[in-house]
Amino acid sequence: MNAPQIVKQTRGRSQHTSSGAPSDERWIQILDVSTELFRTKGFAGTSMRDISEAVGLLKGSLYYYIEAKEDLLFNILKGLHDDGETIIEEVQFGSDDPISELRNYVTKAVIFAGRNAKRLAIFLRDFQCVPADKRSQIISEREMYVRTAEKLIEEAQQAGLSPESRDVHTAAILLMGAVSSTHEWLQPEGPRDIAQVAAEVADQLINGIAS
Amino acid sequence: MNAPQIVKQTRGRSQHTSSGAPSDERWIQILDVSTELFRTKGFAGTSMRDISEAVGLLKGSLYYYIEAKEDLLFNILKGLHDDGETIIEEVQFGSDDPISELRNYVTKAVIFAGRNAKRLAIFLRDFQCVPADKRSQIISEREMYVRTAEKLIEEAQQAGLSPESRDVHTAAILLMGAVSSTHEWLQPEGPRDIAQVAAEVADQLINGIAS
DNA sequence: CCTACCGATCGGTAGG
DNA sequence: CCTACCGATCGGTAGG
Repeated sequence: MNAPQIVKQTRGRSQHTSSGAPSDERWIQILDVSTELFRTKGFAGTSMRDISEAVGLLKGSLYYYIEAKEDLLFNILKGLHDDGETIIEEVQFGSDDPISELRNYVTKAVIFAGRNAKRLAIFLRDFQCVPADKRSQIISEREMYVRTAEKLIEEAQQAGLSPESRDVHTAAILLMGAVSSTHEWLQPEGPRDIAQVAAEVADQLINGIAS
Repeated sequence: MNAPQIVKQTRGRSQHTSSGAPSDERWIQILDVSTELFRTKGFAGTSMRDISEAVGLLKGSLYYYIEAKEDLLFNILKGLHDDGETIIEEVQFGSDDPISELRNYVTKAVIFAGRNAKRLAIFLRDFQCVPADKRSQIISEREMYVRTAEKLIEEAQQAGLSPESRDVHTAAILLMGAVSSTHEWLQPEGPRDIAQVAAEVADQLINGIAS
């Protein structure tokens, strides 16, 4: 599978028996199957029947777990958002070596993109399918990531480690666009160690800024 | 609108009157409207009724121009492919300055991405919705672009202009991923000259490789 | 290009 | 979680 799916979301269902809610497994399975299908066929291109059959239920039974199809998408993307937030939180601003800080940040982001390739693809493709009133709970991650990069690039410029001629916003959005595009070809289970590939990627991208 | 739509595609309709086929305009309008809707709502999320109403026809009337919904997608993406092919054809291999050649290539590709942002977004999102037997006519562009970058990077390495430690394929796919991601924020009609922004983008990306 | 229509499938619900 | 069902909409067609 692809990426951890921590639960604890509202699903309008009450835990019934003792000793570990039994159908949490079902819920996780539903999310995993939905993730796989949304990635390959897109949100609009995936029917509730597609999902239910892959899970082994009847279509209507899915509504025991959700209220609407969009709930599946929301839960998948909320999980991605929550798992990714750590990366930004770990960034140290005001370091004396902002370039190293930026390199660490990019490296982590690339590894994250590789490990969460499916959910990231769904985010990039179908975020707009999340009902408008729920979108703010998945605050458009891209902007946060870009803003973080902007701050570090600014610090690098002020430290004389990056040419001030370069437009910070352009540099940052290009950088993060490159980072998120890696999900399309990174293979976390592939022959090459993902941490090593990520370091290589970060190196190339940071070189472009630091020179 | 966004990008030129040269026609001359099969559409199962015969020119009737003299002096310039009158409903070629309609056909172009249909493609333009489809491009706009496919970009914002996705191929699967756009209905034939959405398109027909935006054009000002009834749904069934669209089938005077096409045989299936997929024909619209195919024509849009075939047009993108044809328009983009020039960029690769203009690349000079075996130059004595492969880095400059790579910079020119990347600059052109970025400008193209900006000018064809809508169609590129559709390509990246819904290429897989093109019927399998027609996909080869839009030979997965990405691969051609990546291969072209690979060749130029190899030449740069052999000329001692890029460290040989760097994996060529990784460098090339990262580079082209960054290039194609620019369609999301480039504004060809915006305040800044797109050629200038493209040069800036190319500079940053090439710096990462040449260093 | 419209009229009038097709079967299939869509997301979703009531009631158990 | 199943049974049985809903109205709405889907892509597409015949015939003019």
